[in-house]
Amino acid sequence: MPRTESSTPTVRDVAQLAGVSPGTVSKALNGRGQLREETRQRVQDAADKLGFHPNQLAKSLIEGRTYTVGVLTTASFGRFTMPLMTGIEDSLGAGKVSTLFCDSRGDPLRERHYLQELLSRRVDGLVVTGRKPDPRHSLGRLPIPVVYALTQSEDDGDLSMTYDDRQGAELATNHLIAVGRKRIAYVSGPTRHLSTRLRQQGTEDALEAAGMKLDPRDVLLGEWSEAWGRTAAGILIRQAEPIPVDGIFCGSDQIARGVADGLREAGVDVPRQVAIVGFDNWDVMVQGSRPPLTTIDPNLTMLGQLAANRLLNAIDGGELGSGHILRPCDLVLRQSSMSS
Amino acid sequence: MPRTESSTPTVRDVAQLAGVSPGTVSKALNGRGQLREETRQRVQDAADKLGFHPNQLAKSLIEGRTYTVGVLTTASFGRFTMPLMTGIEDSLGAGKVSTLFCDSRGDPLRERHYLQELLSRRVDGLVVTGRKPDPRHSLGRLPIPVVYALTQSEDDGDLSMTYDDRQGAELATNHLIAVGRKRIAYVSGPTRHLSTRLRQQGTEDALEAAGMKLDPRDVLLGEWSEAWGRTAAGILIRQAEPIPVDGIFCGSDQIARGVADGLREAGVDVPRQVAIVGFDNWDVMVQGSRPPLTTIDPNLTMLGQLAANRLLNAIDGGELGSGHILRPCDLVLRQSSMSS
DNA sequence: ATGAAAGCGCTAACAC
DNA sequence: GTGTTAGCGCTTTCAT
Repeated sequence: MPRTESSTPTVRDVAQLAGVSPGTVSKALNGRGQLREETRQRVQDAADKLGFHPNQLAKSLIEGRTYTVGVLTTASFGRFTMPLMTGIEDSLGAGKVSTLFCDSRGDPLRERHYLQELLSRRVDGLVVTGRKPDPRHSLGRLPIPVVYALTQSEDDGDLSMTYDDRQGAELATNHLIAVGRKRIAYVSGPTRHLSTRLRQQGTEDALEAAGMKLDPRDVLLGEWSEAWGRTAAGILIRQAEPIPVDGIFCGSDQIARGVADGLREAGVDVPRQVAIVGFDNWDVMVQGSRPPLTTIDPNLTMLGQLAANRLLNAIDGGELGSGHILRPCDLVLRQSSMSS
Repeated sequence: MPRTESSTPTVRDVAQLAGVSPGTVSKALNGRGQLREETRQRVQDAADKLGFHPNQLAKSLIEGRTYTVGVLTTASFGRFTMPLMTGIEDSLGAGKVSTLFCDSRGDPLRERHYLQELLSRRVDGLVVTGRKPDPRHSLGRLPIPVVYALTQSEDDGDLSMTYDDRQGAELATNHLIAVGRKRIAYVSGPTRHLSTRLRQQGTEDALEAAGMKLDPRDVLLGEWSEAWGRTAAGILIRQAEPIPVDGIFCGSDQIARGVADGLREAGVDVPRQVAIVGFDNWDVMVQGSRPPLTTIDPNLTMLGQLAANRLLNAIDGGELGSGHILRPCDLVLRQSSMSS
């Protein structure tokens, strides 16, 4: 087993090989200063020959910037944080900055530890993320800019970015109204989740704007599961007075899929008799459902991109801003709400 | 908007406040050298007061170690890489090392770029991961240890770790045999995927060992989707000669779920008439299925832990090793294969 | 027990 | 044009 390379080459090694001084190597490789083209080339060749990569640590030490941002997540790599991460990486990667990941698994102690770690590593900024439906405690005043994404800091001095649950629900409900549904139900997760309540609010607002209202019997709150969706479908079918439910907005695609299954198996045609709209645009659920689900896309990847962009801007000296930014959701049309 | 902290304090600031020299601060804070307890305390107090965090960059520059490893992934945060990441983070975090994430999105150019980047940042080691079912090109000889996880380098001098598709398939098939199934089918993804072929091999091996064999008509290769599972179920039902298929090993939980749905809707009882085993142990599929799926767990989190541990060991001067390590899968029992 | 000085790898300011 | 020097923040001999 051959030993690892004879230790990493430095500017001095390159300088020696090219027969110049370290300072000249720096200038040559970074295209600064006035150098003879021939010299620049000679240095470049020497660097290539040695496989020289400038030590970013040394550079950072001088520049006072590491071109690194930390991502502190509470929800271990979940299915919601995933697309967010992708978005964050998109923007950061384009800005030539790398991403240091830390997963606190929701443990505050671990979080503190990671925060120290990231500060010691002198990250240029921080993205705090997680799937806490309710506001989380602030990290407090830090020497670097911080943006909370897909989670909300309880401190209004911080910048938080989430998607707009209420607007998403309005979008869904308005769509159901637009396709002529007269009695619309809302099936969702546990009341204790803020999302559940916000989406109900949006549903009610949209209905009210259309001169309709949400019958309390048509609000079914349970779990974020397919099984609950199937159960709820059964309940709704039995409530046909004065008119049958013909439109259902579900708080998640999982629930929506369960509802679709429940209805189909009870002989109810979707979307003809009942139109369904889900939430999340989670590919597996949306495509696996029969019929495929019309749903609300929270645009998580874009949220990640925006958060990262805000951060990059602040790192470059721009104003970070503060408060809670709500990004709009999109409606994605598929067969569960429209006759094909 | 209050300005950011009056620039980060350094050892010199602490030294000045404590009325000692920088060298003493270093010793005090790191518990090295012979210091008077009173001095040590004074320094500590000063550090606390200033909110001093030693600059890890400077430390790394000296030590020649960054306590950072790079994770180079081709498959952008996918559902397979996710648990792997979790495992990697588990081990690395415990070893006090941070994780620098880079997602090449399968673009070789981007991969090269990230590799340079990581080397410049002087990561102590590298995990290369992705969901390439077939061997990938090697990164070549690097000054740091590299382990390929959930992907295989085509160079045998590299260390690759994946789970054992064949063994997993054997586990599944043996289970079906054990619960008394006499005609076992294999429904899976595209032939071009190595996994598809390996799992078929495992199925055949297990059957052969039991004195049975795989009827060519019972090998149904299509896509990794629920829809394909339903289609396949329909096909298998029609092949009742000489005896009906009574056990199905599916190449993925998605397929298995589709098969379960297809069978149920055709009036076939699972598991009484037909037992089903899936692959992946993907919670959403496994739990969403009716009945819940018996499946093969590739233990991805553990794979990540092991890969990271090997890497840490090599970083600490241990032998990295080489070749292709196959980690065993586990069988997870649920209702789709056993009468409750 | 503590301070002074050198140096990790690099760049920038100033000589020549 | 190119070399020399100083210094980023820290640790570590080596004096004292």
